[in-house]
Amino acid sequence: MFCYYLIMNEEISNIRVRFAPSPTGPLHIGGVRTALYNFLFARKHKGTFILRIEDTDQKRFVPGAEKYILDALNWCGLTPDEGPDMGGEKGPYRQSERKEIYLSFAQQLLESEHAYYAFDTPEELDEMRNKMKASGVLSPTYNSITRSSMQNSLTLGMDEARKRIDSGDSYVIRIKMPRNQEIKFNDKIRGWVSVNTNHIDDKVIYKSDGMPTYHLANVVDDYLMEITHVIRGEEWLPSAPLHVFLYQCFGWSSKMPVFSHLPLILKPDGNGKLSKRDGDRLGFPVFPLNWRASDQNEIFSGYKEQGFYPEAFVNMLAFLGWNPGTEQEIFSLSDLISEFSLDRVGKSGSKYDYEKTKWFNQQHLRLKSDSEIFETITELDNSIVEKFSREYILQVISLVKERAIFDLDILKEGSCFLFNEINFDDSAVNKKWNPAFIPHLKSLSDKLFAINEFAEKNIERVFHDYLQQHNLGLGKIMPMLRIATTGRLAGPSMFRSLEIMGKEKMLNRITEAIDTIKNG
RNA sequence: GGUCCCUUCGUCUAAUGGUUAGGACAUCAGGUUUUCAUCCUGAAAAUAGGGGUUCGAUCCCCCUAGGGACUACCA
Repeated sequence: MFCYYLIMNEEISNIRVRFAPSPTGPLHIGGVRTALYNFLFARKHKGTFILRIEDTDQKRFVPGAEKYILDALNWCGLTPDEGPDMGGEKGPYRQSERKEIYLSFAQQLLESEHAYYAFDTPEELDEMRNKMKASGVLSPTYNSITRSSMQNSLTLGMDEARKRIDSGDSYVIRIKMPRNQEIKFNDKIRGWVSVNTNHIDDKVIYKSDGMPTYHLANVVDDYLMEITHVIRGEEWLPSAPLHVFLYQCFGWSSKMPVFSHLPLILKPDGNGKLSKRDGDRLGFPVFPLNWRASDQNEIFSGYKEQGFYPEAFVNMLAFLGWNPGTEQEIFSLSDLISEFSLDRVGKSGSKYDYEKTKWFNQQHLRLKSDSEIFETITELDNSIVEKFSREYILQVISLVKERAIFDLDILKEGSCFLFNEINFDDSAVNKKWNPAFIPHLKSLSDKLFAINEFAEKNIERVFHDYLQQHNLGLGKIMPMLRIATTGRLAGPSMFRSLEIMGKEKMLNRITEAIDTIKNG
């Protein structure tokens, strides 16, 4: 009985998903969302979340990109179960380290006549395409028609092809797409998708540099790594039929993963896929973490450095294309895990909304306790703990919390409490500082200073009594009191502010304000 | 151009044949507040168009329009 219970409890499903970025640059929010959905799906079903680095294109390799990917994933809390750094049974997890594997699979396709050698140079390919365009073909491709007039093992014969290979000619291996065949697959998000092979070209699956292309590597690795569900961006939808065909060629149809093609994240203005440059153009980050390209000084800003909480960032991302079907919008990562379902992922692209992202951060900030915020703001500025007690800082946090979207706002909004020097805001002074009322401000401050128990309620009472006695309007003296004690015209409750700051500081600041503003 | 995918308020979306088409962000108005912010209340705001199927279509089918992705020895 005990054993049975244990087994039930530790049972893990065999669901395996992978996030497969290529290290050609920093991961942008679309990529992070893909990783998130994979992660959520894996966790929800007690499956395995795998990171696989698709670095088959050596020309586009960017140093630091892989580390960035892992750092970004970790910051979001999306740590892979298997991957290049954490290992796993189905490794290695970098395609460049799996190089030898692919050739034998390409050869398998050659032997079954699903693929062939091709010797056409890039120049010859260009020429072919140009010629065809000139003769009215709108989208020339290397396909079942054109391959018969190109240099390949189909036209040359296998013996001749081998000779050329042996003599050192460079070659690629292309898939031999059959004529007029429907390829269908059932996408979890889109339903049945069907394409005729006449519209698919003879894609290169093995490059002349000895590396596979994405298509081959991806299918082979998904098979070898026993991936059960492929969750990726919609940009892969057009090549999915090729991948399905590859499974068929290998005889792996029964092991074919379930495909889910995610809708794209679109630019907030106009249309099109959100891209690298949109962020700085429109004033928001498109990357999770700051990224500096090694060859240039340009820095692309990241959500982390802008002060976003990873949980808010992840919450926002989850809602770009998915919703729980209830009216709840604020979710922690573990809430998302229990609620997530591919069935509730939409089909259409979503425009990114930075305002709503900030709102998510504000909501998550409010969920945090004052002492959690204490931890983060003292990380931001350690000097405050040297100057003030924890108790005092906690009071300031609770006072200004509702005014903040980011942790940094707490520091800004609370600056008059947390830093000894205050700056008098010029426009506030110009607007409301009336020297004629300085005598009143002075005697009011004496009255306030004389309060025994310097607490909000008492301060308020004394303040109002003073106004009444001298027949003064609130609008005359209150703004001056606020400017003198906080430097600004806007802020949280005046009386509570004074209580927290204490009567000594209040008096000093009023005196100082009267001096400096008069003289300034 | 071709292939494939998509189409509900400005934006993210709910409602899978019967709802006054719901919520959130943003916007606007009122209230609370010394102020700004918060908060509360309210307003404005959508089924792309046209045909079917049906007693009844946001929902199913077709066409049109619009948008997007892909169209490399890139992923």
